[in-house]
Amino acid sequence: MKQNDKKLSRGLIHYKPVEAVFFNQSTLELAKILLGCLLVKETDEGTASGFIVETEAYRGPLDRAAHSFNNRRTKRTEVMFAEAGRVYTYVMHTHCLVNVVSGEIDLPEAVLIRAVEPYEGIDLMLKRRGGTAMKNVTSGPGKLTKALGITMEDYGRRFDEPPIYIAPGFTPEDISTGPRIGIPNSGEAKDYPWRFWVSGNMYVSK
DNA sequence: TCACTGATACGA
DNA sequence: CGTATCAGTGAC
Repeated sequence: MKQNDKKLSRGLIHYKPVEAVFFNQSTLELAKILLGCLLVKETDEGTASGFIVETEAYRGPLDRAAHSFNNRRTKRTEVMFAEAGRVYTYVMHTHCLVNVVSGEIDLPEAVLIRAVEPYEGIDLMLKRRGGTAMKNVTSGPGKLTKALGITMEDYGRRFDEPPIYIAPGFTPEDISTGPRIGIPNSGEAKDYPWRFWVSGNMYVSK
């Protein structure tokens, strides 16, 4: 197997899913602690994974930018009302985006995974992304789902068991925070510093 | 910079 | 039915 990428060196050899209790913390804490964790997806084509380097917190009832604002409950947002650790996928235009459900049952909050640093299955990810430049393979919420093979079939699954799960990864040296992206019509909510990323990481979305 | 894509939800 | 949304791409 060719190791054609220098960013493979995180010193991580074995990994397994986190325990379910990992998800039992506030949405803002979870959004930060997820940075550096490994997001793994297993499919018939093989396993692909990447370190999470950018997240955004969405806090249902009090967040105008969230799909679940004011407890809006539809077929799409239903899983956000479930227990933390569920997979919330939805389709935006032609792209599928993936979130980690957080918060207590009936508190519809979630963490959007915006970017990952490719780790395992890089050839597979490049193939799925049509041979785009390495630095663009997973540097955006729609890009990483395509690269990892995450689809609406993952909706409602749990992030603590295959075929899709979170595993411990590396500890970021420094974390940056700032306003979220792509939510211009959300009143005050657009200014909340609920976007988190690994400082200086080249795979953070532009 | 801009337009096209075209799932889903919501309001008219 | 028209419009907006937690984008990405490719043509200018």
